[in-house]
Amino acid sequence: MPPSPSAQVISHAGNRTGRADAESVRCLICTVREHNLCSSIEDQDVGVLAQATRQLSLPPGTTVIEEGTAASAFFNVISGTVKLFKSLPDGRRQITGFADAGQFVGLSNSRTYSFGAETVDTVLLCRCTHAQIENLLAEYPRFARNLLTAVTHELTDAQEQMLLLGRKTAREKVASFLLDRIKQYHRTHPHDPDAETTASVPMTRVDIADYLGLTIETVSRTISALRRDKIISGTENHCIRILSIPNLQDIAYGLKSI
Amino acid sequence: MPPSPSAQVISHAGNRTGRADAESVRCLICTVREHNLCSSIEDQDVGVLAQATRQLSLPPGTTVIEEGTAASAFFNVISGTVKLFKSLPDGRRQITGFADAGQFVGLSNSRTYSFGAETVDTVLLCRCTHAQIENLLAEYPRFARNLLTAVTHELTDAQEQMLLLGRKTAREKVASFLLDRIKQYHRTHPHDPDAETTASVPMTRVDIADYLGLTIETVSRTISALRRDKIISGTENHCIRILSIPNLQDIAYGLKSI
DNA sequence: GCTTGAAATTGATCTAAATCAAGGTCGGAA
DNA sequence: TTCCGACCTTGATTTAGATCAATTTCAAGC
Repeated sequence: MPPSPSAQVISHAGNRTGRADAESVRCLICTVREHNLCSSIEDQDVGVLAQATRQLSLPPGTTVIEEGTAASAFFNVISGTVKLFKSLPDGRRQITGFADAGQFVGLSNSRTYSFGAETVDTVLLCRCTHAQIENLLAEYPRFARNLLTAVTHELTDAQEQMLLLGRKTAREKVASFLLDRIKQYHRTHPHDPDAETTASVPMTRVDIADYLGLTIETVSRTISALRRDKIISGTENHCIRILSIPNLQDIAYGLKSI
Repeated sequence: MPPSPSAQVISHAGNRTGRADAESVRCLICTVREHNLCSSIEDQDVGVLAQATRQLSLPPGTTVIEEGTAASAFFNVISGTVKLFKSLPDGRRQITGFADAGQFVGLSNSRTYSFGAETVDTVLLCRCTHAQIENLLAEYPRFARNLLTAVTHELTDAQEQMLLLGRKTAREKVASFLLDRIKQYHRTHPHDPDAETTASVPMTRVDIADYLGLTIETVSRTISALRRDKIISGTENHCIRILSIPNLQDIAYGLKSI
């Protein structure tokens, strides 16, 4: 028997007459609500969400979070891709992940963000303050439970990426990256008949290199080699077609040396 | 106003006469309770914890979790060190972290563990089934909140390790590792006057190499070089003395080329 | 259609770390 | 005490990927 949402939050949603209802629609028609944390909150309480969040549209290359600044907000990605990264004083950079539609960005333990975040393409975000997240956590046990599941999933992905960074060859790294991008395309375009063989790669070679722990030259050469080997084709429009997924999988897990 | 613990769980604790009290003492006198997730549960409810967990002592090199097997348990490390790792089909291995006293092991989203875990030295563990964790999560909002904080912290560490694996040189990797081990020693030996300059390294060179994405030869050579440069001394007893923490920090963050 | 600058590709060369190859050290068992 | 095996260290050589250095492609603006 979970506690019912506090009167405080509900009345807060009702305070601004008219506003709450108009805003609620935004959440009710949200294209990613079913696939992200917001699904923890029932339709009837969606006004709370709409009140707690603000939508913003950002052009490519916009800083969402500056590394080391005060941690105050949390973001849900509605559409587009955001890159998360950490840097060394001399400018070397490691991209720790890409957040696509339905994923979140900005959870932090310490008072400052230990990472940066920047848009890759045009991105629609839902912004929420940490204080509001704390309210949702306290009032909706399902929200807390789903956030825990989501963070645990991120941790699992991070462990897989550590295996990639520490132990895979350049060819294995690129193959693994393409498989991830196919999975992502499939998630965001479930009805596309080509979803099985399409990888969306909106990021530049610099970003891919910083994600895989390589240089842009090595990424470029490796993609060229995969094309030469007839495992992939066409890189136009930031879209790569996969000719043989089994081959790509074998390469990604070190089962094939060619 | 958090919900009070359910009668079900409390009565369960009281069911086995005598047992609950004797077991409760184990949790009340636990050396790490104040520093781990169990601190989420008040003294008066500690019987629930004692009933939910079983202690076990394991010799060095024991498998705690086998990669790919059914995920059913969760462990708190009471003393000693556990290594977590992922492997490739051909045997290449990446250690994704070391869990020392006060840390936990075994959270999983999927039905199987996506990683393995093995003791480094003699380890005392507290075992708890996932079902029991779910009970604690549902009944104690503070437990859920603290677990979220702990997993978020793990994620932050994982991101730092990705920066290390993808972008640091061998010398920077080893320096970063030693700094982490100093921090760990300080946490577990707060009253040792030498805690500031001592790093406990119970793991072998193979484990260090698999953690840093290097080979054992490179780890060995790099540690020798740091000793030659008078930045560290003495490797006897799996214990390394740091002669200059500022130098080590400069190396770890790429501020010093020597 | 042209200009321009950023992004990507390709080639030549270099180097940090891997690999190959001995020895050395140390703690426990006989 | 010495024997053994696991672990560690050090040296010589190789190599995957980095670095350096040109082109080439491509999309945006005129």
